Amino acid sequence: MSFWFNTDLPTEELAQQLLGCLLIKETEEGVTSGWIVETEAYLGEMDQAAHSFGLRKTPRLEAMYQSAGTIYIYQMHTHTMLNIVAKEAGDPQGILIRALEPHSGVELMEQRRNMSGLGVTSGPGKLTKAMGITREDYGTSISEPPLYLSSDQRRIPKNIIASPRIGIPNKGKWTDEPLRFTVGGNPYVSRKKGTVDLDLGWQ
DNA sequence: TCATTGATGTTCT
DNA sequence: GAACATCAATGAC
Repeated sequence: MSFWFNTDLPTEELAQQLLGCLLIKETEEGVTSGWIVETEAYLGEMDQAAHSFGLRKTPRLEAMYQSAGTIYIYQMHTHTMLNIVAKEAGDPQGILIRALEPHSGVELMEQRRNMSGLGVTSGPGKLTKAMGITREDYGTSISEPPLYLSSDQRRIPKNIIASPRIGIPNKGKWTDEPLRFTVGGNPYVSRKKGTVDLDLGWQ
């Protein structure tokens, strides 16, 4: 099976390659999918902002120590976050999926979010609710249903914008490190600033 | 067992 | 732009 990730690449490069991949979630209610337009890299052992900083290992972090492509789910403030493990087993680096451009199942996503428009998937907690992603998906593989990536329908970003990560103050240089990657000009990016391109930033 | 703390989102000003 | 809702994981005891 051909797949997107290559554990020889640095996590921050994998995070950029994820932009434009189609994420698909199958549920009993229906299938939803969307293109990834925003990611953040978490560099594990050396990254003070990562849960796995210093190779800390707790039951919650179990999936981070699995092999690349394992799904790590984290919940806070009643919100669920979706991460994908980026390196081989024992090297707890991961990529946070922060925003999607909806593709199919849009009505179902709007129904789950009880709203329509750009706000449906423009944030890490929002997209998981829109797609019905829960801790049930914890530890499963990103290459197998019900939650998986498609490389068939992938889009290529025209520009990739790097910027500091969101919501991690007081972490020294890691607060300012440009490990957040977005599709330039795409309106579904969270905390968007700047203009929106007519082609939404895709090639 | 209990207190603290967020990789956030919504709402109000 | 700032407050707060709201809860599970974590770590101290």
